[in-house]
Amino acid sequence: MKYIDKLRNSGLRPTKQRLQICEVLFNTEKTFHFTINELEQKIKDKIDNKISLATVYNTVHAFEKKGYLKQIPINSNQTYFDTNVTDHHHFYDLKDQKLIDLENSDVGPINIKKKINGKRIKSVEVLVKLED
Amino acid sequence: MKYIDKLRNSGLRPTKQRLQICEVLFNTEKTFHFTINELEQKIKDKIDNKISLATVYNTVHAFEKKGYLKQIPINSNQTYFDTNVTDHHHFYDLKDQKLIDLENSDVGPINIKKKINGKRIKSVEVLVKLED
DNA sequence: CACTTATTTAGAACCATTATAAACTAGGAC
DNA sequence: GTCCTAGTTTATAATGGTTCTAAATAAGTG
Ligand SMILES: [Mn+2]
Ligand SMILES: [Mn+2]
Ligand SMILES: [Zn+2]
Ligand SMILES: [Zn+2]
Repeated sequence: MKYIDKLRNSGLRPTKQRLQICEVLFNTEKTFHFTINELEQKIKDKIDNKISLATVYNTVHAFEKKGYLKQIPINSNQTYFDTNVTDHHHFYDLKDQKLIDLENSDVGPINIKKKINGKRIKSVEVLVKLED
Repeated sequence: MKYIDKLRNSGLRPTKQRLQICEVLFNTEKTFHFTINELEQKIKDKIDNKISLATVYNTVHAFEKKGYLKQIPINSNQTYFDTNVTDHHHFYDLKDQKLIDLENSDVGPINIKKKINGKRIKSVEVLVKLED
C-alpha cells in the first residue's frame, strides 16, 4: 500500500486506523480543509469499522507533527486543519465558515521588513475574511 | 468622564463595570493584546471592586461588536483580542506565545487578485510566525 | 514463538466559553 | 422624587472541543 512507507519513514507504525485515515485525508484529487468533527464524519462515511475519537485526534496530531497536515489559524471554536501543506493563504467566508485556498500568485510576494532580534520567520500566512 | 459618551453613542449604558473595563483597556499609552484571563488579572490589579467573569466576557464581546476591540486569529486554546483596531498585522512568537504588532509599512501593500462572486473582502490579516 | 514498545480505546477530566435566570440598575416618563 | 421597563450584572450551571488515563490490543524484532 502506498501509505505504509510514508508512515514507516516517519517512524509511525502503519496501523489499520492510520492507513484508513490516510485514505480519507490524502487519497483525493484536491486538498481540503477540515475540523476533527468533519473528519470523523468522513471516516464514518468511507470505512466500515469504527475508529475512536481519541485515535482521530492522536493521528491528526501525529500527522501534523510530521508535516503531513497543518493547522490554520482562525477564530473558531474548532481547530481547522489543511491537507495542503504547501505555503499558501486563505479566504475565510465568515457566513459559511468555509476556507478557500489562495495561491501565492493570487496574493503576490509578501516582504516582511521588520526584524526581531534572535527570531526567524517560520511562516507567513494571510487570512482574507469575506462577507456578503 | 471620557468613556461615558463613547458608550452612550454606541447604545451601551455606561455602567460602573464597563467604565472600569474601559479604563483598563483604553486608558493606556500603547495598545495591547490580551486574553480574557489576562484581562481579568489586569482588572483585579487596577480596581478594588470585583467584576464577574461573565461581565468581562459580555463586555469584551460588546466592545468587539462595536468595533472597539478585535479578535486576532491564532492557534491557541484562548482567544486573543487587540485594543489596536486599525488594520495591521502580527508577529506571533511561538515560544513565548506573544503577539507583536507589525505596521502596514512593515509588510507593504497586499493585493488580493482572486475574487469570489458575491463576496466582499472585509479584512486582510497577515500572521508571521516566529521561531528561535 | 516471546518480548518490548507503540497504538488504540472508552471514558473521564479539563477548561475556555456560553447560557441561565434571578437580582440589580440606568434612564425615561410622570 | 416615584414608577416602570429594558438593559446589565452576577453566580452558577451547562456546553463542547480537546486532552488525559490506564487498560487492552497490535506491531515489530529476534
Ligand atoms: Mn476540531
Ligand atoms: Mn480568552
Ligand atoms: Zn488551504
Ligand atoms: Zn495588534
